[in-house]
Amino acid sequence: MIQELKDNYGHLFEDDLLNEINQVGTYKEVPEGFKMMEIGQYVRAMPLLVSGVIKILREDNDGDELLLYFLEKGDTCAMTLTCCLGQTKSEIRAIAETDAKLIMIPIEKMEEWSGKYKSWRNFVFESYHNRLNEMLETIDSIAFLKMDERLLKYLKEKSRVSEDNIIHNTHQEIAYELHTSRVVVSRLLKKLEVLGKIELHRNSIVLKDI
Amino acid sequence: MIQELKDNYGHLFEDDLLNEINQVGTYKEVPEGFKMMEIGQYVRAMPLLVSGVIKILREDNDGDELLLYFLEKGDTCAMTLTCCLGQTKSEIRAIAETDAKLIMIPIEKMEEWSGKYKSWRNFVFESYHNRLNEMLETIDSIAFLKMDERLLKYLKEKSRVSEDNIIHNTHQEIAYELHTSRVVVSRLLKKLEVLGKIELHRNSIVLKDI
DNA sequence: TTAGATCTGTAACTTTTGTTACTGTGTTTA
DNA sequence: TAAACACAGTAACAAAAGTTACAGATCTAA
Repeated sequence: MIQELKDNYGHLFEDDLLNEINQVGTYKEVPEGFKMMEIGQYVRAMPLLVSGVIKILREDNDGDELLLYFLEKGDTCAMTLTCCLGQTKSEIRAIAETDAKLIMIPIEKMEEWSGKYKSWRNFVFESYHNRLNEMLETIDSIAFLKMDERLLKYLKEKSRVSEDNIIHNTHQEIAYELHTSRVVVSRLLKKLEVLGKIELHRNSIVLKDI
Repeated sequence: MIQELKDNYGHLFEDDLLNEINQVGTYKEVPEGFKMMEIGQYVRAMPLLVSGVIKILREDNDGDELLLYFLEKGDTCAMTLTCCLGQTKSEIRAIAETDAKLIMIPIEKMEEWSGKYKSWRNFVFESYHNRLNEMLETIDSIAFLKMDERLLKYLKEKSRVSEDNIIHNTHQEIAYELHTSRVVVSRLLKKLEVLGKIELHRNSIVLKDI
């Protein structure tokens, strides 16, 4: 484990902390689609993402979803942080967008390290800051953009995190994550294809010219 | 200052920390409508809200606004926290919704106290947690509710924080904060009046039956 | 290989939201 | 007090998004 820890967090944490993480952390691999956290669930460990992408989703009363943002290499789940500390339930769902590798930290260590290591504190603060900014970005999209712009932004973001200019999703899956209907997604995607921005295939969308 | 500090933060912080706050903090009163922070501005102090309400707004490219949430007694601005630490610009605008009293903490102390006082760390973490949850609440409203439901929720929330069942705003002002148009607000308010939920007057709205 | 299931495209329609324009009424100020 | 302004109500229309329905294409499994 130590190598992947060093590669991804070596520049952030001092050696003492890295050693502690190495001792108490447990390495974990999860496959694409794996549900890592569910709404209403209590959290017992904090994940440090080593590779892969995790998508964070919100749910409404009817069970419909909305994509909030993606976590990437070097990120942690800010929601988890205070869920651990405050013993409250998760407000969000986390699902592996790609295969992912993580280091799980027992929550007891969080409080201890926060007092002991300045670099840990800064990491946690930084992490909160990033998540707040991602939430702001999400709010901007929902509140200020029309659905066609949101869709294009979604496709670009998805392409970026997966490092693939082909989106492997059905229109229905995209509709779920944008909280709209399949017909609307199909309609707008067709428009984007006519504009030459994408190419539509069964189960996949090729991004071009963006 | 010490009395208002004790009243609002005495149960949170140990005496040593309260004394330090008392020494380095500066007391400040701001009138309703005062712009406390602007987008793009750098932040040099962290506010502890002692009384009153602060509204936090986001702006789009056209300069149109959207209300994110209210800060109340005992709250602090989570955005400020990492803006201080990371020396980044503010992403939001903060305006006094009512007359407000604050204690301003120089940012140098934040890092120092984070290492020194467990209660300070917990306060900061708690604060982040609350703000994240408020952002989630905001996202829920925008993404999942129709405008009439959002409007009603807005009126209730505004009434709650101002401790007044009369909303002293024009339709235009409400439209700005919900990021819609005056005509839409007037239309929906009229519907709510017909339903007996509110009473419309010039420059004010009386909430009843809610 | 056939029957079913899944995925996409599209038409027709409804609902919601946004826009423009105009009115009357109350408020402020020159 | 008259003129200018701010506020609210409403009609008529336009645009965006959501809904229902159906058809053809492709995939999957019995």
